[in-house]
Amino acid sequence: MIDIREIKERREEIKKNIENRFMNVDLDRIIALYDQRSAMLKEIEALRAKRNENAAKMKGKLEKEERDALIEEGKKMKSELAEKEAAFNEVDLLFSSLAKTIPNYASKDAPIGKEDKDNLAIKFYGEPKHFTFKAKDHVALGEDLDILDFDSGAKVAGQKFYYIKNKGVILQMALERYAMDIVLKHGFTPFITPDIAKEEILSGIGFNPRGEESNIYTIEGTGTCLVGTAEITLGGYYSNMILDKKDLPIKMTGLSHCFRREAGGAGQYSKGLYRVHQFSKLEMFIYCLPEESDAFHKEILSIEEEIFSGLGLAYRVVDTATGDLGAPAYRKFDIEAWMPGRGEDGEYGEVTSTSNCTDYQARSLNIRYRDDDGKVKFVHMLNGTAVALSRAIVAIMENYQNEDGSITIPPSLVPYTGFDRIEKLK
RNA sequence: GGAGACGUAUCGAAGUGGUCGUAACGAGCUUGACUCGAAAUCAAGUUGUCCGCAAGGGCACGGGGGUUCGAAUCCCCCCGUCUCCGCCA
Repeated sequence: MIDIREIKERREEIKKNIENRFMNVDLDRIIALYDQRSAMLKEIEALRAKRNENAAKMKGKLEKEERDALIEEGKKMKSELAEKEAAFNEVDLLFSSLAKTIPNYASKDAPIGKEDKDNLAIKFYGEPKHFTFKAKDHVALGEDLDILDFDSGAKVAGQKFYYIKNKGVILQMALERYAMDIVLKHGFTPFITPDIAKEEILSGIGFNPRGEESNIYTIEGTGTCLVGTAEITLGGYYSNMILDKKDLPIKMTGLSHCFRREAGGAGQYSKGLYRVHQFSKLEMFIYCLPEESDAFHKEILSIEEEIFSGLGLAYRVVDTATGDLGAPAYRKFDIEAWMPGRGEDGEYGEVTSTSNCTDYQARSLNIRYRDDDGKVKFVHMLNGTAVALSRAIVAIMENYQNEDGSITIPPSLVPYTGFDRIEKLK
């Protein structure tokens, strides 16, 4: 969440930001609740001070009458306090639930716009691949080569689940290790994280585990959820801690399964592996000083580019429009790789995403560091995809397909796969 | 999953209803003294947070409730750690 103490001084700025993000948050109501809450809290604290004073008078030996009078006085304050606290709790609960919905300040450099069409392409790399023959999409290729099996996935687990088979399995493992090696070279500490996290961690990161539109699977009766990304488990790692300034930046990379409900996500653009309920992903995560976060955001993006250019894929980099930013994000860059099987004659499809969430998540998760002046301050937190295996496989299969339906393995992956081609069995 | 023990500051740990949350004691860390320097010794300082210009006050002893004029301390629920048993890759 944002710093709630700034809610009045930065009122106009916050309003403008909500507007730019095309969100529906009633700031005036939140501010009214804030004032109400403050006034009530002040009253309660004054009353508590009186109660403590009263109790302190009873520490020593006292005449019975004197003591009885004090106890009587205490009883009165107790019931008054209970009443006021109950009223306060009600207001406080409403206030904090609404306050959490205020989005992070967006970067001044983020393009203003309503939806993904307004995202700004800031870089193009490589030549989009076109074939002399009619290109297939990864679904057709995968079924012909017997490396992807969507029908069995649907039968056993349901729609949008899949099996990876044969050399497809080795391809995924190779990609995973290829990306890991690049990320490690940049000084990240590797993790394999839980695939489950508590709801409080989810919401601290900015995911809403409840409700119709939630993309999260909750595990009934446990207070936990299946994670949609290792951003959640890496970001929760230091929750409620004060970090040593000398330990920053902390650079982590985590491999996890990712589960997403994707309710309503259907159609041509969500076909096959592109949008699924379960996939694996290697995620990068950085905790750093506030003044460093812009630079680290660019570093994450450049590592992502290193991974995808290394695979010989054409891509573009997109600067996400304010209306398409998640609430915690201050700025977000996506890499969209060229996918020849997408649309009529190939299109770009998102393969990575990196967000600078500044101190927004750190406030909710209470992650701080001690600065040189002795004060504790909130860290900045950034996340970025190293490789989402399923989508990278889509891009590789479609770009490296041959006319006979076989797939050439990108040269940089061959040391990891141990083969340079996937062709029909038999 | 069952039974028991435990959860207090950076760590160990005392406290079992008011004098104990700038929390005994021990260690660590920081600063200073002593020293040629270090060790040892001595001294001082070492939780976070909220309201407030300040003075001052509120809150927090794993988390949440409750009892009480007053809770680290008594009761209930939850979480975590350890030990034993069960189960198991």
